[in-house]
Formats: sequence, C-alpha cells, structure tokens
Amino acid sequence: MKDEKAPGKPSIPDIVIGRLPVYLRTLRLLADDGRDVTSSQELGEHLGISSAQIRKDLSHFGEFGKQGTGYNIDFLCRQLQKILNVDTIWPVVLVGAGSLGTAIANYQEFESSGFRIVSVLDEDPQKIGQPIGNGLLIEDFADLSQLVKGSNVRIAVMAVPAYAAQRVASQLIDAGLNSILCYAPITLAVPSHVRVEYIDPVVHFQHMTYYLR
Amino acid sequence: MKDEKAPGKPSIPDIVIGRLPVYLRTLRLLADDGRDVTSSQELGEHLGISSAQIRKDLSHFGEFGKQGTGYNIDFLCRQLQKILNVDTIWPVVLVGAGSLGTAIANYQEFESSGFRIVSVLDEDPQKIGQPIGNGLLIEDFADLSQLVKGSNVRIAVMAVPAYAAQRVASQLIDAGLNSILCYAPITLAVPSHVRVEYIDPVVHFQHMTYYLR
DNA sequence: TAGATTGTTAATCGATTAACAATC
DNA sequence: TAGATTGTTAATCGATTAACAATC
Repeated sequence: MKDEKAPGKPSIPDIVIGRLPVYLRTLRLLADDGRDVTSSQELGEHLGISSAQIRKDLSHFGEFGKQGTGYNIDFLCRQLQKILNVDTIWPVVLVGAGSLGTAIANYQEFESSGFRIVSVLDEDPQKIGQPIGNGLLIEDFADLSQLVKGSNVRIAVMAVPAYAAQRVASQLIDAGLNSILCYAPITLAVPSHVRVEYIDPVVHFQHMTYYLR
Repeated sequence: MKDEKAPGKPSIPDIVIGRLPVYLRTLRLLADDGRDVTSSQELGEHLGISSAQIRKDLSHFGEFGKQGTGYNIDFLCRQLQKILNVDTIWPVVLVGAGSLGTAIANYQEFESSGFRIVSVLDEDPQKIGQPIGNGLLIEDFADLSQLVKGSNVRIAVMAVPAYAAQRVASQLIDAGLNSILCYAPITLAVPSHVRVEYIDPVVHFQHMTYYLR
C-alpha cells in the first residue's frame, strides 16, 4: 500500500507518514512526564532510530525546532496532530462484536488519539441490541448503508472471522467507507481508492520466531 | 528493530523475513480453496506486490518453484514454516487478562500457526483463579519466574495498560523471555538481545487519516 | 560567547524492479 | 514443440545517514 503520487507537488513517502504516529505517541508520553522540550537525539534514543531520520522526516512538513534547544513538545504534538488530521475526532464503525470486537469497543485510547467508535455492528441476532463498549448497543450489520448514509463516517474496523472478511469489506466499501483497519488474517481485495491496514498477531509472532533457534 | 548481521554468512534482510508470514498466510488460504499450484504472479496480484519481489524474497532461502509451472502450494507452505521456525508449536505466555487479553486468549488462529498460549497472568487478585480462554486459569503474575523456569517458554504477549508495560516487560526479560509482542501503546526500552513487536491500532488509524482530507 | 541542536545537502546504503536465459 | 514461469543479474529507485553551516 503506497501513497499515490500527486502529480506536481512531490508526495511525502508513505514510510515517513507511518512513523509520525509513533513520534506523536512518544511526544505525548514525554509530555505526560512533565517534559517541555526534547531533541531529535533524545527521541531517536527512545525509539531506536537515528536523530537524522527524525529531523529529515519532520523537515518534509516544515521547521518545528530551534537550533541549540530542540523541539517544544506541546507545539510539535499539535503540529503532528494537524499533519495527521487527528486534530478532530473521526467517527469509526466497528464490525464484529465477538471477543475481539468487545475489546476494541472497550479500548480507552481511541478518544484521546482522534477516534471514536460510534457504531458496533454484527450479524448475529443474539447480539443485536445488546450493550457494548461505552454506552453503545450492537446494531444489525444489515443496516450499515442506512447508518453510514448522511453521516460522515469514513473509517471502519473489522473484527470478524477470516471467512467473512472479504464480504464484509466489500459491503463497507459499497456503503462508502474508504479506510479499513482489518484484524482478520487475510489480505483483502479492494479498489484502489480504499486504504486497508492490517493487524495480525500471527504475522508478528512468525516474524519473531525466525530469529529464535 | 533490525536483524543482527551474523559475521561471515550474509544475513537476510529483516524486511524480507517480515513478508514471509504474509506469503505463508496467503498460500494457506489458497490451499483451503483446494488449489495445488500457484505462481509468483498470482501471489503478487493477491498481495499487491510485484512477482519479482516474491521470487527474489524466496530466492534467499532456496529454489522452491518449477519453471513453466510455478510453486506447489503445500510444499512451499512447509518450506516457509521451516524457515520461520513454525513447524513446531511455540508456547506463549499472555500477560493481562482484561478485555483485550481475553480476546487474545480466545483467538483460535494461533494453534494452527505455530503458537499456543500456555499461561495467562494478571496482577489483579479478583482475576487470579478465574477461567480464561480454552481451559486455562488466570495465574498470578508474581509467579512468572517460577512458571518460566524449567519451561521452554521464550515468547510473551503483553495486553496490559501503557503505564504498566515497561515494568511488565522488564520482569518478562528478567524471567528469561526474549520475544515480546506488545499491545500497549508505548515503545519499550529493552536490551539488544530482546526482540519486541508492536500492535497499536491508533498508529494504523492515524496513518490512514493522513490520507483523508 | 560557547555549547548545543536544528534543517539540509550529498553520499551511502539497501531494496525493488525489469529483463532474460534457463528449463519445465 | 510452444508457452509459461522460474531464479538471477544488473539497473533503477528510494531511504538512511553523516556531516556541517546556520543559529538559538
């Protein structure tokens, strides 16, 4: 999944974009520790990457630091939030109210990071109508398009079994969503205007075991 | 997190290793569909990468295909499992029996992928002793080192709050574990012999929102 | 001022891809 | 055989890093 090159203005490498949320997360932890200022060197040590890379990454977007001093943490956080478009709250639809879906619905970090789960959908009649997460009720996945219509929801999280994932994804896309975070262990076939990110713990485990002998 | 270069024999790029589990996952889906043979081109189309990359990646490990025909799916699966060291079952310790920990304990895909959660640990006295997952009981995190001692557990999953994550990680490492899958939204400070992989949905969300205007 | 750190350039390093001989 | 696809080479492309002038 690469960034599409906007003809004319040089687009910023997708790999750079992918690091910004990690920078933001780290800066917030520093802020929580009461810190006001940091440097590319300190950040790099925290993250195990070079200070040059951090400065280079940030330089794609502007000048945020001060020579001799470093970066004001609050200021840089706000700038990164603007760059990443998380200076507002994005509504998110969660599909799948199983064990994993419930965990996602309960997760407290979304709200402070720019996201709010506004609907939880499932196909199981036993589950529809049951409470979940923070004051939500599980709704019928069949009502998806009605629910999305006229709302400004553009993001979905899928916590459904692998066998259902492709069908669910297609229906999400038909309903007008174009950003999907997929927890199912399958690579989805989607049109090019849709962006999918994947979370699969097995992929991480198997990556680690390569190095275990 | 890079691969350490073994002096002498040229080490295989970590980024290549990271793709192998995705290849394996895709091959298994094809096998489940009743397919016997595939090609680098077909795989590449499935995954949205070039056929050349797939052939190049595999070529680091040997020759697994047949000109004019492609790859026998079962054979390539077995080879990838060997390469990734998932031709046996790795025991895994899960720390954290909250909502996310419960979802992980319930997840059915681990067993067929080379992993088995053998212990679930928590610090909450209310939780210790309660059943979780597939016939397990939540145990006391304080008993970690006893539990690991003499066992062959080397992998842990952390599903604990961010504020507890660094302490838990350090204790896991003290107990002798060297591979950690961390669901807490924090970059851990660990010695160089320890490998950590991270799963943070917010990082993925924020990556996606950059492209939403 | 002296010391520290940025933003940026140019060099290095590494990954991806196109192309094709080999061969099933 | 003719067609297809591998494994590999060399070229291209892109990302990382070292170094340093600028400057706080």
